[in-house]
Amino acid sequence: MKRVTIREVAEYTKLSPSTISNVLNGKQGKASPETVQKVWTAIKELGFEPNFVARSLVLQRTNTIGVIMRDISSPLYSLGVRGVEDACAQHGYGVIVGNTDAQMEREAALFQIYARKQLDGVIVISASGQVKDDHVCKWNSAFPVVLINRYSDSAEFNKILFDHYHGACLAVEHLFKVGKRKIAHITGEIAASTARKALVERYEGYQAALAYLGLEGSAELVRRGYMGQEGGYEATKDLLAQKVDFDAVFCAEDTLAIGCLRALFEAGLRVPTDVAVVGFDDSLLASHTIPRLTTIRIPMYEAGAMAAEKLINIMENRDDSPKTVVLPCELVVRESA
Amino acid sequence: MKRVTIREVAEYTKLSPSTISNVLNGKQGKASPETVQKVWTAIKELGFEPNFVARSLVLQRTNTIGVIMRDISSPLYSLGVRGVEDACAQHGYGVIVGNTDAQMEREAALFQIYARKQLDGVIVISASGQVKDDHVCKWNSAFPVVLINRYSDSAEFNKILFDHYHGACLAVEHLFKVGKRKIAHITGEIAASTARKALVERYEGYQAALAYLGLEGSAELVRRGYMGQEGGYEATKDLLAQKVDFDAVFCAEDTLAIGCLRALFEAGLRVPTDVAVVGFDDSLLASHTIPRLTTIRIPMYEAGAMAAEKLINIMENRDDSPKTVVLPCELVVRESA
DNA sequence: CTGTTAGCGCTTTCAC
DNA sequence: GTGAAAGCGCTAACAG
Repeated sequence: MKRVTIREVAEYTKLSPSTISNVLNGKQGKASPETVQKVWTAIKELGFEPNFVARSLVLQRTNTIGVIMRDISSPLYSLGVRGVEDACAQHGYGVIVGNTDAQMEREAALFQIYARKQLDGVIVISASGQVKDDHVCKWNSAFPVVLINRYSDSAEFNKILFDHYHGACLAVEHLFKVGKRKIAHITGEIAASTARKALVERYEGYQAALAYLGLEGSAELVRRGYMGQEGGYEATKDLLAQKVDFDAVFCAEDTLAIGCLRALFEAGLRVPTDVAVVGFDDSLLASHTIPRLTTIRIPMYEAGAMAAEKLINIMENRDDSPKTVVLPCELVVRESA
Repeated sequence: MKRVTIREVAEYTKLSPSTISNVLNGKQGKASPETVQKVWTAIKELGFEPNFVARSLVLQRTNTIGVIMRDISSPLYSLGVRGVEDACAQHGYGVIVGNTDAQMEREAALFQIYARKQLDGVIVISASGQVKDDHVCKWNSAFPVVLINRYSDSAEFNKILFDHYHGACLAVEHLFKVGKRKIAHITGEIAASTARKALVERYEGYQAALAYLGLEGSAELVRRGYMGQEGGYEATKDLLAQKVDFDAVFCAEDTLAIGCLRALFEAGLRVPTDVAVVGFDDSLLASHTIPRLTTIRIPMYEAGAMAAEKLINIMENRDDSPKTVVLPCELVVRESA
């Protein structure tokens, strides 16, 4: 199918290309009603579709933004992408996605490709495990960038963060409210690395809440360095084996909580009667466990949508005051606590 | 940051734009080694990045494809997108995504936008609930399209399908092998609509396998019209309430299976000893249930990758023989059966 | 209100 | 081996 151009529409209507362009872009008062009418019917008859590539070349903008993340097949990230997509669709922007698998070189390569593609902006969802801002910095002059859940020392970047600290407090407070007093905590590797910052915040929130509530924390109540369902299982087994006295466990991730649930189940303990458990993330899994998992929701969809709105505001030169936005996490009460 | 153009590189090196273009595109024998050298260093020094939009305009291709689906935040779809993305990245293509929420108008709109953006091809992952091929047809002349898990009466389209029928057979056979003989089936609304075709195939596979194994099926063993975890729960409750004699249940979706597991658990029945259950999809959920769910995996990642490869083959005019590819589903044995 | 002209940044004949 | 010129399809002054 031969593409029909604006020029052909012009010839067909015996008008000039600029006039066609004007009615196409709804320029007010630049064409008489009859002309407008004539042009539109011609467009329909010829089956004309504007060529965005040509338009982009002259307008210097593509109406497309890029989203860089670790892995789009991760439910949490894909939820963020959906948020971005919805906001973008509303404003007439397209979304192009790229996965890094936590490799910084991939991230750098994507930035370069996006610059060459002349994307109007980029959103990064905590993409590389090992965070390095060089790429962001380097390309930040080519297009605006907004970061989601990515820690960086520089205050220069636009970012959306989650309040993991407060989320952890919510979890502990809830456990307290349902009568639990000996609250354990299972978490991952807590390193100084900014990549694991979220877990650090959750841990600190846990400690702070205990203190605030007048509960005594102790080293034996916390289990660090565990990952995934297996990790949660092992950690709980360990807690049990060591005869630690606990009536609740706050897991820093839902997957840990699921393993925990399993270990508790095998030990013949009842949830939440004997021991209550709350997770973190509100992954899809949470509403499907037995019992259903009480957890802390990370508003990733909202973050994606906000990031996109923010980006669009910047791109369209509307002032967008705060560089950093911190989104609250939210307690989702189900059955496990 | 002012973008530097190929023209500036030309002036800087005292060469012509065409020469710069030639070395940029590695045209053999179109530039002397010294020239090539000089150009590259100039490019580096000036920080030149080629403008893909301009290139796309003259080359008439954008090196970008579109993926249209119902909802990218669905784990299964996002897995497919990941497959597409990986294959595309390997061949230097970008991926732009769009959600339809099963609304045909959205699908039509996306096709139009993609045509205007001059995308080189489009992949549709069973996008609209109510399938209508008009859009595909209409735009198929603008760019090649490949369909994933989408049924259409037309044999004209390139498509990747899953063998749901055989997957169901695998499930039933497995149940048979572990000694079960009274196999129930919980499924969704089985209508004639092509949209629900997958469930029909699974149902037919179930029936066929029973027959093949010499087991007797009966109407009371199958429960139709249930959806999601709640549905699986209700259906199983119903099976129990009606005192249907069964020792296994094959659920047409993992979510149904999870509800089933819950009902069984509440009824004090042991899985898989008393009743075994197998699901379908191998969603993330499957490996996190208690007991872990035995299920049928749909190779969505592979389908995405294959669809992308196929599309690229077509776009680059390599012959790509079979229009339709049917991918086998795979039994994943865990604990529930 | 409408048309003419000149690019946007790149690739590509076709001379030299 | 290198350069000049034309043009991809569209928009944006600027005239008329």
